[in-house]
Amino acid sequence: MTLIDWRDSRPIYEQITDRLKHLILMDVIQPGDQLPSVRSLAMENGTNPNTVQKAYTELEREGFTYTVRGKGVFVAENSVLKDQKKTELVNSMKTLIKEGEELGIKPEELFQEALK
Amino acid sequence: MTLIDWRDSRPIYEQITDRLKHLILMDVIQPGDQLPSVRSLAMENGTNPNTVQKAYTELEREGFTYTVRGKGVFVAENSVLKDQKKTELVNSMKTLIKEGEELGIKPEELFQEALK
DNA sequence: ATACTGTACTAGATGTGTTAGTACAGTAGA
DNA sequence: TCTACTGTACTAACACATCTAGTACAGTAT
Repeated sequence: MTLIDWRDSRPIYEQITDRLKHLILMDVIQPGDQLPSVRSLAMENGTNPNTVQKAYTELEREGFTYTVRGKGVFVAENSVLKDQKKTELVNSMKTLIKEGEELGIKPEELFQEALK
Repeated sequence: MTLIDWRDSRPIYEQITDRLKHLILMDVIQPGDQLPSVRSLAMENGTNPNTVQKAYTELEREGFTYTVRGKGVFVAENSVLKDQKKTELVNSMKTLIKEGEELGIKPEELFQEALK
């Protein structure tokens, strides 16, 4: 499971978090599935276990996963998460629309352009 | 001209750049207008001239301003910049739409939600 | 007992952002 | 010409976040 793009300037732990979130929201990794151990994922990606740990901690904090000590990290039920994600997308789009309007671009025009 | 929000975790030079870009694109500061000197703007915002300088350099690099040595920094013609900005907005929206589709949300649905 | 899991902590290297200080070149006005 | 502004170009130092490295401990499964 390759999760790091070394040309990407963002922090490694952030990249790992984002990629895993994405995989979870798209059901590539499903509820109940176990994530790779911090050590194996670190080894596989040529990084440090602590960095992976930081990503896992963040995932749990946001409700994407839950931990069972001594066993591993597992994917949580994610229907609620999908609603959260949808809300985020809507808010992002609201911001875009607002910025466009400030430049005199109609929302509908922006949307149609984006569909091309 | 207050340009810094100290509660914002982003770099100061980036905040200054963004705010000025915004003011220029919205014609609050118009083509030909002179920007405050790096020293006065730094003084006014309680930061260092070098930090303002970094912001100004970035603005010029992106075509928002031009410099006359010994006189100051001036706002460039910005019709082209507005087209650039529009393209950016469209691309951002394309990304949003794609993300939504991956979660099974139709573009039209996302757009309508954002208009509310 | 052994080999896995996660967790916690310290220490150090590195890069970015920022401040501070100094210096120089061009412009404008008294 | 003198003075006070402009931008520009450096260096040095500090704070902070990120990341690496190493060690240690607790729980689980075989």
